[in-house]
Amino acid sequence: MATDQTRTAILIAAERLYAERGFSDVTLRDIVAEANVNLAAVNYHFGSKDELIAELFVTRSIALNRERLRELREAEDAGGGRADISDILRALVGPILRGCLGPENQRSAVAQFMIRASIESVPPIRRIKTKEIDHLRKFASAMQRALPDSSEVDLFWGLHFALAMAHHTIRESERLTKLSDGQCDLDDVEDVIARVVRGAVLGLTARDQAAKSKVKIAARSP
Amino acid sequence: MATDQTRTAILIAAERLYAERGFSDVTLRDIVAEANVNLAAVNYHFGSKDELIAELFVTRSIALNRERLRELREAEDAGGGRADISDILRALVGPILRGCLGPENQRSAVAQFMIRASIESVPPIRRIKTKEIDHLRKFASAMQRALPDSSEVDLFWGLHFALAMAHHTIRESERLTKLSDGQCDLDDVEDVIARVVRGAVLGLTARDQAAKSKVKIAARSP
DNA sequence: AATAGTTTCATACAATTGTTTGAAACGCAA
DNA sequence: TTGCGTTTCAAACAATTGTATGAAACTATT
Repeated sequence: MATDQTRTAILIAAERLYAERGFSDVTLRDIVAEANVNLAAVNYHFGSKDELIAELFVTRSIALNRERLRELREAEDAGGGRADISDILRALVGPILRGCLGPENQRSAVAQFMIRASIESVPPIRRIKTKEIDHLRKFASAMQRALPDSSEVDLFWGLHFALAMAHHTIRESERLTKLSDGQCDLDDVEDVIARVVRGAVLGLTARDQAAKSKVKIAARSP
Repeated sequence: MATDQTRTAILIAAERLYAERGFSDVTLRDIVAEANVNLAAVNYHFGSKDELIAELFVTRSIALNRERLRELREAEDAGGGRADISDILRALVGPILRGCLGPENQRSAVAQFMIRASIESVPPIRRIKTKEIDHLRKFASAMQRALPDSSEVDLFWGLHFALAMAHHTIRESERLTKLSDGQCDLDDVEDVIARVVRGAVLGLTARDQAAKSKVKIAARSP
């Protein structure tokens, strides 16, 4: 048994490096240097570089999804089986945003790694990614229970846009800061979450007010 | 002059391949094979691989931004100098969505290349990317004119979220299709644009109705 | 036709990549 | 200690990468 020191050292180093530099420019030699282990250790313990990445991704996926589902259940329990739509979406985007934003020192490599994984679609991950859809479906049906009058299509779009805002905020946080001259405070994670959730919920619930507001739906065809 | 046949052949091939496979797994040899030119041609005509990518990115950036600004101006002219917020956002996200979605055969390599460039942040592009902020600022100030009562911060967030929804829709179109069992029709580009714009506009204008709706802003601190 | 400049080409180069190898070091039961 | 399975290590390997070279093929001016 022996606690597999080098194995976990490799995992930690790989996650850290992948999280901050992306998959494409982190080599095995970078990883083993960071982990202070021998080059051959990766192949010995994981078989190949791809299997290392795959194991990382699977492990972290499970952890993230578990946290999201935990928050979803919590919200549903609090509402007696039917969660508020805001709370559902908060359970969806909260964990990843909390992991990737906020003061630099308390960001988790896990969350940042997952973002990288969702951006740079490297083969070993692409192969696994199908399962994520099953996970999202659970949120879709929770949303359906929260907003029984909404059409399924609209719910899917709402779910999709919530993830869009969350991920894009993480990926482009630097640009938003620059664009706004620092006015948009990305360290206030709960405010960011609230904005994302609010944006998504509005899109889902403001149907009735659409006519009242000045929103002009594009004329489809001339 | 001689029309620089091989030069443009390389540009076209590179753009096509980068657009569909990403930067990280397209080699110079892939490009020259696709372009039917000699391997050394890239270095002869562009100096290096990075310079090829940079030239592509600069050219395409300019083209995309020009189209966006053209539509913005058009909207502003139609409104006598003050464009509707929906039209501003449509000018922002329309061109890239039209280029990347819709029936496969009519997608433009240009738009898809730009999305790749915004995803895989490869060094030569990262160096240039600062200029994009100036471009976005023009949209920010147009939005300010359209919604003079909104706070600057909210406008920046709205702009940011509009881009978020557009880009994420392009990147994850396949997943959304699967998740919704094909119910979300990503070939109906104008519908997608309308949804993105509507979502962003709601976030920007629904402030007053916020109390009325069931949106619950997260309690910041206990 | 002869020449000078440009472009193409096959080939080679040096560097980097993931992976393999076989011996050494280690842990631990007999 | 002996022996055996596991783990580590330095070194090498084969493949792939971007780039450089120098001769050949072209183009166009004289």
